[in-house]
Amino acid sequence: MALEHDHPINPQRVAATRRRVLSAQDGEQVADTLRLLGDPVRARIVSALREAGELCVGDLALVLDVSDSSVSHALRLLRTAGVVRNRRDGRVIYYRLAPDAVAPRVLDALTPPPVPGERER
Amino acid sequence: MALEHDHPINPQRVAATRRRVLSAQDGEQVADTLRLLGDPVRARIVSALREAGELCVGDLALVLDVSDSSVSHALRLLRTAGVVRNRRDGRVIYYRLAPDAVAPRVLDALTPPPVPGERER
DNA sequence: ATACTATTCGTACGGTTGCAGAGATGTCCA
DNA sequence: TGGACATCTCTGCAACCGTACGAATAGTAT
Repeated sequence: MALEHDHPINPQRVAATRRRVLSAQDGEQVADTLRLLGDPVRARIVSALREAGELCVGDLALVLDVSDSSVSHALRLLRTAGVVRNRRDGRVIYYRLAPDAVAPRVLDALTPPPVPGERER
Repeated sequence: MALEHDHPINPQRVAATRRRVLSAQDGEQVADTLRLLGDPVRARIVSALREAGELCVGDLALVLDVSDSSVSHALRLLRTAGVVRNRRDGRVIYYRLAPDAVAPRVLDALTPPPVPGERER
């Protein structure tokens, strides 16, 4: 029951990977972003804004067939995270994707490994 | 208190977007994948496997500086979702990324809009 | 028997959503 | 103009549910 052993099976691979792996801190940030988009409503809001350019809360709710409240809650999180921006036009508030909605680092974390020939070291 | 109104502010934009937006069903799938990777341990496991090629549970725990239990829990989810695969070598089980770890559709959902000139319609 | 990993169980935590009410803005009409 | 009313959106609250993680136990191979 070595639930907490301390000597690697492959020491050099561990050491090499340790240096290049996403740090705990960066891992948090990447995970935060992915978790934010890991909700059907929020993911579909991003999709809708990508297609429409900009939409107001009520129309987003109609497009997605969910409640205004749910959309509003979701938009607040997206706005706080800088994924979307808004502009007011009378009593209507239009939302659009921020230019750099998803940080490149996040996409890097999802794309396949560099080259299927080089490995450790 | 129109928390559930029924006529769009921009009917044609709503109709057009409705047709192209991520469906509720696809939205679920995309969100599932993103939520799966939206955890620091799991995101860093993917990162580590991307760098190292393959690693066993214990070494992954050392690389990430988390408990074996946590890694094992995380790997089960990743394995079930088809993100990683494993091979047994004696009593050690090595994990590696699946070829199509992250579905292209998921990446599409994150990449910026097509062209910053065309909009609706 | 030992080493490595998987599973089960319990628990604590956080997140999503609906509801109700408040804020903000525009419209209408005397 | 002023003031009521309608429309759109936001927020706080609470309930419900899922999920992550540790501990203990079981499985698998040498």
